[in-house]
Amino acid sequence: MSDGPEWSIPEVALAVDLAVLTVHDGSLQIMLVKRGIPPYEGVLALPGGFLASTSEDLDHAAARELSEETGLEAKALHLEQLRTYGAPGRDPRQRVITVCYVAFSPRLPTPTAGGDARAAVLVPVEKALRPRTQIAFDHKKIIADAVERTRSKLEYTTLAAAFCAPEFTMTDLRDVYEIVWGEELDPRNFHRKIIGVEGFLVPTGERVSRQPGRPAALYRRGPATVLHPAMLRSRS
Amino acid sequence: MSDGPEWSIPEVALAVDLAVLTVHDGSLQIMLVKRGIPPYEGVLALPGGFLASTSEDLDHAAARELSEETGLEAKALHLEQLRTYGAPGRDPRQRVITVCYVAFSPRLPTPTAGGDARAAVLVPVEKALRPRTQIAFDHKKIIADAVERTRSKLEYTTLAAAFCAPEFTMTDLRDVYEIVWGEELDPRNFHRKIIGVEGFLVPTGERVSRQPGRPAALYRRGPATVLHPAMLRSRS
DNA sequence: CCGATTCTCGTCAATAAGACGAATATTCGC
DNA sequence: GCGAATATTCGTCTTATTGACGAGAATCGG
Repeated sequence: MSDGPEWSIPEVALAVDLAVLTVHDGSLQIMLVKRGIPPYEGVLALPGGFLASTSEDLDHAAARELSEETGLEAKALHLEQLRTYGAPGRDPRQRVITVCYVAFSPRLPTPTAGGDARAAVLVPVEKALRPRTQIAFDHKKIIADAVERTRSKLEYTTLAAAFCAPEFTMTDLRDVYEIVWGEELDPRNFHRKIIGVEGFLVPTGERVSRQPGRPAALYRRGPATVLHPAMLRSRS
Repeated sequence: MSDGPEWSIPEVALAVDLAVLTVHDGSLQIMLVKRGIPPYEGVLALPGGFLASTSEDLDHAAARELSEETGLEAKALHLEQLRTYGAPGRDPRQRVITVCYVAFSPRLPTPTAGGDARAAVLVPVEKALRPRTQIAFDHKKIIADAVERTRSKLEYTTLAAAFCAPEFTMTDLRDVYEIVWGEELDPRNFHRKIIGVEGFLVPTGERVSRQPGRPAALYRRGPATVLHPAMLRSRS
């Protein structure tokens, strides 16, 4: 941090945007809101907003926007910073720098809660990223970055469990991998691999049978956060 | 990005800071500058500074500060965003949000170039991170994050070559891994592994002998950017 | 020329991944 | 109920990758 004379420091508007991802209906989906005012009125955008005051903490602003715009609670969700986007002209009104966060959620409850949440919708990322789909500002690029971060984190962390309900089966977990990666995994090898990672899953001792077929054991998230060794996507 | 009324948007000062890392004298070192004015006058800090104008691009500001404060050229160096730090109170003067970048450099030429570069020094990160060492603002935390990012990127990218001169030997490359990870690697297994990664190294056909012992083949960086499969640190 | 040094190639065992057979335990259709 | 279908879980075999290390090749210093 250098020593520019303070009277000349340019100030900019600072926003936080949220990429809230969930696995639903067989696809990775992202929460978007339909904008109510120009610019991009009526166009889908990431939920987010400006700092509430000059003294608001970034993480706090992200948690606040999450709750205001989607009705979700940040405590339950694990927000992490993605990166900061600040190209001049990305907002036609004025210079806006936006610090983006990603969050990973199990089945999102239908967003009914207060604030702007009325306009929140879940959109499959595959659809959001299509060239024909209109997304406000540079948010399509942000979505792409968030998705790539997610795919990559599945490889070397236990993030996948964050997409599952508190208790889940091995197949629930495998579904997350298959859907996020868009790649089929052998159920038997997957089972062996995951069981072998100490601290990833804690068996509850119970079983459920939700489909025809042998009932599956239920697990909870364990304390592990990294996968060792990593579970790599097939290189192609 | 939401739709707050524009007359109420708080504006903040935006800075970019740089974590320029290099491998030198058997340790991972970071470029720091001694601050010339309060706060933290005389204390070591990351090079960086405020946006030059409301319309300056973030990446441009990082490249400009790099050249101004250290005399290095951004073109040659590969700057990448680390993350953004914005806790209220991190700068005692006013609210400052800083977007941090990391850069990786082969042997840094002694910083003699213009601007504030006179005060630039290389400090081993091990020393910079010691509890007793005074570092301005929250820059010690930023340094720690930059180091961890670097260690981690060695695992699954070809980043290590960025710390080497344009032509380097297998041992030069192994030294980078050993120094950054603080861990010894078997030269024979390392050689086999690296040679097996297609596109990592391109042999020049030449050899050098800089020590007693069999002369080593010289390589240049190849087109590969990811390591497949990854080279994992020993879990411990 | 000789020993020390370092780079490179090669071997062998241990570990992990990929492909798949098969037993188990349920639901579904009849 | 009863067999067919389906999903979970355990186990086996083959192949690739890692870790540990032996040994030859090619230099330097004396």
